[in-house]
Amino acid sequence: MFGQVLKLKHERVAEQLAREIRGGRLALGSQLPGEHALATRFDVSRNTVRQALADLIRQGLIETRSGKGSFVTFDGRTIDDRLGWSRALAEQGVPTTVRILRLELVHEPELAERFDLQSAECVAVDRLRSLDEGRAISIERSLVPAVGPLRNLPEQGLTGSLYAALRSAGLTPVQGEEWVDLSRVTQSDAELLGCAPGDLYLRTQRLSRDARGEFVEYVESLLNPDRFRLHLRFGEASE
Amino acid sequence: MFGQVLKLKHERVAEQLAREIRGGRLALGSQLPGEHALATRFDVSRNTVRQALADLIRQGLIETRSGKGSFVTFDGRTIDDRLGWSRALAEQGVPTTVRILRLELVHEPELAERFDLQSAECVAVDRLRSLDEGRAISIERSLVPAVGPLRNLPEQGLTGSLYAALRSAGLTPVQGEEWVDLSRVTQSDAELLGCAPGDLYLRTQRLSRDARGEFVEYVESLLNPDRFRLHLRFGEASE
DNA sequence: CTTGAGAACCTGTCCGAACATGTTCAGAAG
DNA sequence: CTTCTGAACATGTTCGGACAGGTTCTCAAG
Repeated sequence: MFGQVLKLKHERVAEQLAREIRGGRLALGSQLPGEHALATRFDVSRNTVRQALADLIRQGLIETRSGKGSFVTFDGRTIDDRLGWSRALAEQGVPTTVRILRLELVHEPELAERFDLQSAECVAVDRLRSLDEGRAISIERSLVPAVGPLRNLPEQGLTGSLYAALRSAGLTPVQGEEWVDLSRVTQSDAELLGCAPGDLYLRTQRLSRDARGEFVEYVESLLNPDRFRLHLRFGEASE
Repeated sequence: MFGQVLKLKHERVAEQLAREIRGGRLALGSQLPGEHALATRFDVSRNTVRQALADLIRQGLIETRSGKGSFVTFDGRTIDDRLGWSRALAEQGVPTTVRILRLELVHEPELAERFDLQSAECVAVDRLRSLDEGRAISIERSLVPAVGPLRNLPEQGLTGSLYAALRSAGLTPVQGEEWVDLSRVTQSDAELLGCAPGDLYLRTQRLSRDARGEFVEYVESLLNPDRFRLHLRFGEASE
């Protein structure tokens, strides 16, 4: 199920600090305790604390300045929907709950044509994401190939995350394309999202393939622009 | 000035190994010496070697498998072409003209603080892009470091593209971050864009750095969502 | 010949320590 | 009052060591 145990110490430390940041106990701009203090508090070495802080930096939650300290850069409002495929989607932002709107086998000849897929048989997974307080903030409609264990998703239901299901089916997204534009919310989507029809939402469309170029996922998301911000890291330092 | 010495040991190690990989002395698929061997060869600790290897992994040059070793994954092509890059695509084939709104030396201590820049002295270049029929569709505000020939931009004017000017100043963007969200157009921007104040526009903010991590450009764009769509290609096939 | 125990490699994680360098500020020197 | 200096404390880098766990091969037992 959920709540997989983090065995790695630096992951546990990072996880705990991330909770405090996202939960608002560590506000935007506030300074974290020093590395020595954190090492004492979590009963780990400073190196382990530094590794945890490096994780938080990668997630964009904090930044650290030499000689000064580490400071929260997370504004508590927006959720980074990372275009960078390498980011684990587990490190999503604010606590949210997801409701499955649809989970069924479908035929998508149009998609198969457009992206040159081997088969038009897909599993459709539509999800409505809400803040824990209840407000809906996004709709995510995924199409994944109906192969292997994924074929049984409609009967068995989706227990963990969709990405976990894809992984256990041997599908790991490592390349693809993504488009971002603005879209007006339809009448039916507006009812789900609790907004007015015609409201402007961020729309992202992403096609993912694995290392061999096989189709992994096509997902179209409608994101509340007050809650989501897209974040992309590109290139590499030569260092 | 140029050719800055890499003082950090793990950078020197990574640099040397990267040279051997890119130079072909370490071929695609071949195994690197073990971490202990590298530590002995470079006369550093294994931790330092591991830090260097982590850099190479991030650059996509190698991958390491637990219990087996590190293997070259670089296929010999130039690395500069494999940037994941998001680009605002103007409607293909629609000619646009650009008007320079501002071109001057400015002081940006806030930007320098936020992104840890060496100097707060920048050249500001604001541009208004319009369809040839006249309608304005975007505002792009750039800040580039006031170094070398760029310093003279305000007096000499911008003849070619800003990208060309950066290149001739030795600044080539190869890494960075980009954010995308929605923004309401201010009163003054609305006049420039010929839209109503408060209209929703796509806003992108991009910070670019060169291979050494030096600041190259910070650009904030306001894009008419009817005219622009963002497109990103990410990842790479394994072959 | 097949199998399995184990040696001998490898990388992964974590520790405590040392020293370098950046930042701040109180207090001495001018 | 202004300026400089140094203590105090922050992060940055590197070290050597320890142990866990994955991988491969050898070689003895069956």
